[in-house]
Amino acid sequence: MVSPSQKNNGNEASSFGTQILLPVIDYDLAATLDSGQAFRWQQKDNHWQGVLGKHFVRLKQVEGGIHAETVEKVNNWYWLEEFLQSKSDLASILKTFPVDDPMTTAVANCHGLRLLRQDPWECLAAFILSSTKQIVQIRQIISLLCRKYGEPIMVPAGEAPAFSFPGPDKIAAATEAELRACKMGFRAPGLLAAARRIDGGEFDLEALKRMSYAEARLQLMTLHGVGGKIADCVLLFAYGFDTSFPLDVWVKRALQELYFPRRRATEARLERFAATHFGPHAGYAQQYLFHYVRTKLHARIKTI
DNA sequence: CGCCAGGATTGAA
DNA sequence: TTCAATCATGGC
Repeated sequence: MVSPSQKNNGNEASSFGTQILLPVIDYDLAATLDSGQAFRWQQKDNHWQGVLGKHFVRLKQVEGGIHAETVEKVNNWYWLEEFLQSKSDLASILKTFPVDDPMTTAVANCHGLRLLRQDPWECLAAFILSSTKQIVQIRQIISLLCRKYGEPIMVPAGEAPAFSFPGPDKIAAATEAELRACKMGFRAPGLLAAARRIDGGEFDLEALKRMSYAEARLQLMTLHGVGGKIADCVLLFAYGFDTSFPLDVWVKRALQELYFPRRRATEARLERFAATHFGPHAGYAQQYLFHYVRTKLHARIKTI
């Protein structure tokens, strides 16, 4: 047993404390953790590491499943299974996709891509910060934010210090200028206002779980800095509203190129198509299309 | 409607 | 080597 006070610079343990093998079938861990859903995972050698709640977590894809290690002792791994959605039945989800060439190609391109189930506040904050930023910058902002406002957590020997994601109370107590120092620019007032509404009990993230997709989306969009796209990301990645179909520039290009190659589709047309064509797990379909354009069509499609 | 507000990275000039 | 474009929200 390693206590946090054992070393004066904080939080370095001599080794991992507990481990588990989560059995999974058809799960591409790398593609999933690096697919623009979550911004705090990094690849190191042959594994991935990140922070979930107060845990430093190391994950490795192995035969038959995902091997997980934490520094601090874990008895119940539900939180990790929930985050990874390791018990979701991907095959039955894939069966609901429309049978057309673009979907077939996108699925074939990345067998085992999954949707994660993230903490609502962390996901909301991350996507408020994502607005008009690219993934590298989002990661940088979040890293600065966690270092400044998060709690230090135990890491294995030799690892850089790691921090929990700061709760709404921590952000609510900050000033806009302090937040701007984390390089988030004009997103600072939006994040601050969201944190204060949530911390003050005026905005209830839990209540969204009991709403319909449409209601929850409208509710999220009352937050400054949350438009339709960001609301859809949060509803899909944190709440599991599988019909949510975030329409970002890449997915719009994918739909235009793959489904309307001969004629220019209007914004409204693309939105209507996205909402009607992809079935009950449209969000999964979106993730496969997104991954496909990012990895395969990138160079060709961007001139459209 | 068009522009602007951070800014790391990419790719064109 | 410069330098414009990327990203998507809200205010003007």
